Formats: sequence, structure tokens, C-alpha cells
Amino acid sequence: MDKAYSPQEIETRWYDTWEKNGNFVPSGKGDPYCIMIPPPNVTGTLHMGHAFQDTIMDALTRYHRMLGMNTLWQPGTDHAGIATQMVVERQLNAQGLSRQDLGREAFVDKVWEWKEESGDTISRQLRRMGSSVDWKRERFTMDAGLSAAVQEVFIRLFKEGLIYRGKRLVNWDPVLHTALSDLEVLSQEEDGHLWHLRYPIEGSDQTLTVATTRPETMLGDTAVAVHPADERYLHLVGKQVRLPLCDRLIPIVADDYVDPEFGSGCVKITPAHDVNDYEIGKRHDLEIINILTDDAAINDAAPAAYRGMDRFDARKKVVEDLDQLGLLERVDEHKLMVPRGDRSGSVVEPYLTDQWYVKVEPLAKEAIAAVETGKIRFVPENWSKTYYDWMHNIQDWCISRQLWWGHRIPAWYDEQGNIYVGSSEESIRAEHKLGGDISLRQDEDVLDTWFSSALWPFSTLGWPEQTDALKTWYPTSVLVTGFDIIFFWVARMIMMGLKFMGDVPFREVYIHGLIRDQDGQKMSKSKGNVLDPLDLIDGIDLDSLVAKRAAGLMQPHMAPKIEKATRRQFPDGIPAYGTDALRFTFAALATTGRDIRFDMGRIEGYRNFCNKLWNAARYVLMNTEDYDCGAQGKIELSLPDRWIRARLGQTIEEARKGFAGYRLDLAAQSIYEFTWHQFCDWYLELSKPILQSESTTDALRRGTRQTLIQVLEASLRLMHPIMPFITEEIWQRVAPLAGKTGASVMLQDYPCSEDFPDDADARAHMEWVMQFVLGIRQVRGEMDIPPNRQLPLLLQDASELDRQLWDSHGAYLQSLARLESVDFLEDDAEAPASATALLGNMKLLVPMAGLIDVAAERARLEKQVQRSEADLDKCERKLSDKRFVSNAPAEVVEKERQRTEMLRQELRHLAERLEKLAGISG
RNA sequence: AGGCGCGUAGCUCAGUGGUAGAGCACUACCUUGACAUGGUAGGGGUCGCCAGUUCAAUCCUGGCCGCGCCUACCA
Repeated sequence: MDKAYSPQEIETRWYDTWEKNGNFVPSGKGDPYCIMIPPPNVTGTLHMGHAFQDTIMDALTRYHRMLGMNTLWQPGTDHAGIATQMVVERQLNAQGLSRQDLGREAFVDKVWEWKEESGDTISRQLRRMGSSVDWKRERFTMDAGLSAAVQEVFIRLFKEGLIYRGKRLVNWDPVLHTALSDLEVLSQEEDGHLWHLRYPIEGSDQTLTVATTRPETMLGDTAVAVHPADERYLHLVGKQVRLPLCDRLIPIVADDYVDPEFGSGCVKITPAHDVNDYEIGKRHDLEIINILTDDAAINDAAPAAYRGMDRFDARKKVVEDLDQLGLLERVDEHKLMVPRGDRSGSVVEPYLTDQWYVKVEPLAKEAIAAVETGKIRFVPENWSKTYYDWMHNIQDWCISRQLWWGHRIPAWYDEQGNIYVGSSEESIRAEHKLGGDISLRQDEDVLDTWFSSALWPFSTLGWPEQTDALKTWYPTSVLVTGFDIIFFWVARMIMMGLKFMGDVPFREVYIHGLIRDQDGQKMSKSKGNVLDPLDLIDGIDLDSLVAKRAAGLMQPHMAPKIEKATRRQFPDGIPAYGTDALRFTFAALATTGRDIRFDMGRIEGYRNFCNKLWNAARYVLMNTEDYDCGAQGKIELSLPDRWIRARLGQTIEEARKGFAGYRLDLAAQSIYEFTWHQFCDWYLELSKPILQSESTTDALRRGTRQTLIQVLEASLRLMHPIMPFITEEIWQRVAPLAGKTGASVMLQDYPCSEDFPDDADARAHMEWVMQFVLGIRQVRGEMDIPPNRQLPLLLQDASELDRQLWDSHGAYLQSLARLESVDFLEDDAEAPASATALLGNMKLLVPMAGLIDVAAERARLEKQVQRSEADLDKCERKLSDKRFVSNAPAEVVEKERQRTEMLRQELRHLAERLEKLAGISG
């Protein structure tokens, strides 16, 4: 093995081998386990959120595969309607073309081209992350099978009356010219104004004052509303006002909706351009006057003066004109929530159009019950509350989009406007016996992207065909996703799954946090703080990183600022950390909290961990290859052998518990702690004297060699789900020595704690050994005695057990603590001036002659006295409290007593040593 | 407005009704035959604040402060 760990070389090699060997394909044996990848945008690229999510899914997949389950991780991509169409449109715009110039068919062809061109970026990146998905089953939401599923679902829902076409207010994006679902609209608080307008009361010289944040909509007002109990206005209800600028008479109505406390207590009602007003309009049978075009310009329903003006220009003009007429009472500064399209960023207008809707309430009912009855479990549990809140208030889902890229709605109209829904024009003609004389035209719209995503858990498995895959893996095991798409996706999959499969689409939903930058900022292109997971894996030099972050900014003036921040944070660019280090970092950060700050310090630490593992393996191989590891002769296990095996068993338990409870962070932590601080720091060091000393028996040597190789081999399996590449690379060398055969570690069994049972004696005795060594090291460290300086050591007040332990384990202790000589002193013998460490009652005395600074030793002991006294004080206070003694459990009290005794003894010893020192210096 | 989450070492985060932890950063010493991407030792925290429950609270309860997020039709 090379001296240094170099991830690139390893990682590129193994993935191809795995894929070629079909290692990602479900085994066909064991209980089914299945994860559906949340399909990324087909033309997108992998960002940190994906990389994080993919790490979790791959770790779970590999873990369950190693448990012997019939494991499928289903890959695929989403056509991402609006997003993809926008990208291609922008490309066209750059050539001075619009999609209308091309026409629908040519444009859609163009999008397919773009999809082919860029569509495998994501899969390449997934491969680089080590994702063990079954590529043979890769699906795309617009491929033939999934499109058929979409059509089938649409038709069935329509026939059941759960899909209908309706004219109502939708969220209209005037830039994209399409309707949006409520979820695709993001409301943000923005600074605006509240205009107070006066409307003259007909038959009176009085006016009514109404307040509005969108004065231009007054052109479409068809009433003014007041609260029915508002005495100020009660006498006016039933009368009319003369709408300024339009010169129309509109009624004054009373409606509970009005809050008499707000503004003037009078509300102008524009049923065509406000959802509340729309409802009021329905209640009072008001006229609905739409004053906007598709572009949100003023249309011909408005007075001529405003026609053709953009809505914001019209706003200015309306206000000016009202002011001129003396009808503008005042203008207040006002913060308001402005709804914007999540893709275009333009202000969305409530707009009256014909759209297709899914009637969700009946579907939602079942979906709520599925979570309430525990058929689906959210992890962490509290997300179910978010889910309920939304599901209980769910509105019908607008599924039609005025786009070209997507699943065309399978509905046809005849000239009378009758609607026919079916899989094709032919089938409709046949079904409804429509002759050739009747012309049909298909609905121009496509379906919301999330409509097809909602079918993902069964459409990818072949539905509506009753395939084996469907029978095997539906319901899937777990959905791994971010909280941001609980409503968009999770809830809708649950509804559709229950409806069409008669069962939940997944048994658990693991909701993970969002990856943020080191300052807690959301990573975004415009902030220039994006990290590309591949740059963390393969590294990137500073100039390339700066160029990447500054490229294609919406606001180019931010570039210098971004460059400066980037140069400050990464003065040397980003080194290549490798996939395993990145994955381990994600695993370690995968805590239950909501967001995750990505800390470069962590990935560096875990890269070092990989290097540590690499070198530990080198050491193990160096000492096992070409040696007898127990195959030929008798073996005997030393104390460290027994101890490390027991510790491994514990670690296996912890890792399994971590995976089972979606606590990859705890699994990673246990693995890290074990590998570095038990296996490397202690066990490998202890193995050296055993293997090197001439006095060890061959049986012991064989025992240690066998333990080295077996523990390493099992550890590799233990961490493989998180770090697939490095473990595979090492395992290939290690496995044969451990008596394991197999083509890949990924197809091995996950380690069992039964193979490494607990050994309480070994743990207790090792504790003694470790405390012994730590005591000496502490003296050495605090006295600044160089590590290579061999120390003489005297032992006093040793118990029978101490002597026994020394006899058995002294040899490697001597080496580990770097002792030159060790001698027992009689309990009553006069010890020379020494630095002292305590091990229970036994004193470890390092004679001071020429070694130790008396003042330093005194300072060291005094520090210990201080600590122990503080502890003792706490203990004594507790024990002297009668309530504690009588109320606390007996074992807690007893423990406290023992601790007190121990501390007292320690303090006596320390005092003794200090006295001795006083004798010397005095 | 409602809901949720967070506040623990300088930073990023675990954790527990009974002795507060890790990584990074910091200090000192050390290139010892796996590893300087390393080793050894060390410093550093009234666990956001205030009450309550308890023999005992960083942990449970309530309130407050600060931060973040989600949902919502106040013109």
C-alpha cells in the first residue's frame, strides 16, 4: 500500500467495478428494502443538499444490503416542467428567438435535445458520490412508462370526479404566462403603501374612504364592503358609491369578512383580482370585472385612459388621477406580503381562468389517517404535526400549467366545448362514438410537474402493470427528503399511493436538515457562497473557484464582493478531500436539528480520519501478511486482544442502533471513536510490544495477528456504508488474511456483535493498564520530560491484584509508558523524592533525580489537590444532606460514598507527596 | 397572527435527572519503524435568563430574551 492515502485514485476505480459486476442490483433474496431517490431535475447539477441526501440514502442502502435484504435504491430524474422550460427559453432568447417563434413541437424537441445533452450530469455526479443505485432501473418522469402512468391516473381521477375543470382565481404568473399552485407562490414581506381613497356616495356629498395596497385594482371594483355591525356605516348599506375614474355605480354591502378596526373599516371589493373579494363577490352576487391581460397590463374592460398600461404604471396613474380629483385622502407607509412566483420572481396576480383541479379533500382524509394510525412514521416525529396542519387546511390542487414542457393533459374539446378525457383522440372517438365530422382539439396545457412526482413510488416500479418489482418493493421502506418538500411531494405521494395502490408509498419518512454555509446562510448562487460537492471531493484551485462563483450572476455587481469573500475563506483553494471524507462529514453532521452548517474543519478532520485508517491498515498488513495469523498454530489472546474485540462488539451495537434510528451522526461518532482512539491509539500501540518482544510466545503472537486482522476486517465492514471506497480498497487486501472470501466488501454481511462478545474482565483490566500508562504520561507531559526519555519507576502500596496485573501485563506497559526500569517498594519503605501518579491505592513514583523540577511537581500536585478538594466538597455536602441520603436511590448514595472515600484517600496521598517535596526544597 | 426548532468550550456540534463531551482552533513538548493528514500532555464552559417540580435540573414544567424556519386571505 502507498504510504499516503490518495482518494482519487481509489475512488474512480472501484465504482466502475461495482457497477460492472452488477453489485447494485437487488439480490433477489431476503426481505425487500427499497428507497426511491427523490428525482432531481434531469438537467440539473448536484448541489450540497443532494450530496448530503444521497449520502444518507446510500449509507442506508448499503447497510441494509449488508444485512442481507433484497435491496433496491431506485434512481431517476424529473422533467421539472417550469425550471427546464425556462432554461431552454433563455437559451433561445439569447439567440433572439422565443418559443413561439419555434412553435410547440419544435420547442419541445429542443428541450429533449437539451435533456439528452445535459441529462447525465447528475448521474455522473451520483456515481462520483458512490451511490449504489440500480442504474438498470433508472427512470425519467417523461419516459413512456411513467407518462402512461400519469395518463392513467388522470383519467381515473377524472372519471371519479376527483379531477375537474373550473373557472376560478388562480395564482397567475404574468411573466411565465401560467397558473401556479399555491405552493409555488412565495410571499415575502415588502415595503409598500396603503392608499386611502375616497369614493363619493351616490345621492350625497359625502365620501367613503377605502384603503388599498393595490390602487389600480379599483378599476375593477364592483362593491364596497363594511362590517354588518359597524354602526358608522350601517345606514349606508344598500346605497351605492360612484366609482371614480370609471364612473360606475357600485353597491355598498355588509360582510363579516371586514375588520372594522383596520383602516377606515371600509373595503373596496375587486372580485376578479383578490381571493377574498372573490368570495365576497360570490356571497353578494357581485359582478366580476377582469381588468388585466395575461401580461398583467390593463385590458379593455377598464377606462380607455389606462388600457394597455402595465399594472405598475397604471397604479401610478390611478393614484395621480385620484389625487387630482381630490379623492386621495392620504398615503401611509405599509409593509405587506407580496406574492411572487418561485421561479420567475414576478409578482403573482390572482387571475380568473379555466384550470384543472384535483379535489384533494377525500384523498387527504386517507392520507391523514395513514400517519395518525402509524402506517407512516415521520422521523423526527414532530414533522407529522407540520404535515397535519397542512393536510387539514388543504385546498384543491391546480394541476394545469400553461407550458409546453410536460405531460399534456389528456383532455379533448369539441366545438361546443364538451370535454372528453381519454388516452388518445382515437380512443375517445371510439368511446363516445364521435364521427369524423366532429372536430376535436386537445387541451393545450400540461400537468404540474409534481403530478408525475406524486406517482413516483409506484410508477417507477412499472405501475399500472402489476409487475414483480411492484409486488416486491411497494410499499417502499423509507423516504429520505428535506422538509421543504413535505407539501409539494411527500403529502401528494401519500395521497396518490393510497388511492392507486391501496397502501402507503413508504413506511417511514426521514426528514433531514438543510445544508447551509459556515455562517448559517443558505447556499445560493446569488450569494456566491455555493460549495460544489465535487470540488470538495476533487479539489479546486482558488482562481477556478472564484471564476466559478462569479460566473453567470444575476447581479454582476456582486462579483467583486464574492471574489473577496472567496479569497478570504479559501486562500489556497480547496484541497481534494475525497468522497469518503465528504460522506463521513455528511454522516457526522446528520443530526436531528433543522439546518446544518457545513464546516470545513469537519471535512478536513474526516479526511485525516481516512488517512489514519489507511495507515492503520498498512501497519496491520505489515504485521500479518507473510505471517501466521492463527491458521497454522495454537493461538492465545492477550488482554489487549480480548479488550479490543469486546470494544468492537460494543461499537457494532452502537453503529447498528444508529442506522436503525436514522442517527448516522451517532453511528459515525462511534466508528470514529473506536477506530482512532481505541484501535489506533491503544490497541495498535499495545500490539507492538507483543509482536516485537522476544519473550512473547508464538501462540500470543498468532493471537494478536489474528486479532489485528479480524478487527480491522470487521471494522471495514462496519464503516463501509458510510465510506465505501477506502473500505473496499483496504478490504481487498485484508479479507483473505482474515479468512474471508468474496468479490466485494459491499456484498459481505454487516458485522455482528455476537462475533465480538463482551468481556468484562478484559475491560476492567485494560482500564487498569490504561490508567497506569496515563498516570506516567501525565507526569511526563506536565514535567516536560521528552517522550523518548526512558523513566525509572517505583511502585508502592501495590495490592495483590496490582501485582498480578503487573506480572501479566507489565511487559507492554513498560514499553507503552517508556519505562527504563520498574521496581516494587515495600509499603513502609522510604521512597526517594519522586513525581507521583496514583492508580487506585498504588503509587507510581518517578524518582526525581535529574529529571524533575521540584516546583513544577509541586504545582502539578497542588492543582490536583485543588480539583479533588472541589469534588470532595461537593460529595460531602451531598452526603451531609439528610434529604439526599433518605430520598436518593441507595445505589446513588453508595456511589457517592465510595467516591468520597476515594477522593479522601487521594488527597491523603497527595498531601503526603507534597510534604515530601517540602522536605527536599526546604 | 399561529406553529415549529434552536441557544452547551473561540468555531462547528453531540449528550445526560446524580463526575459536562468530540472535532477543529489554541499552548507546550516530540519526526519513537503505520500515520506530522501524526503522537503526548495541557488550558478553556455558573450548558441563554428567571421561576417551579425534585433529595438532586444543563436535561422535566412554565415564563422571558435572542436567533432561525414554516404556515396564513387582514384590505
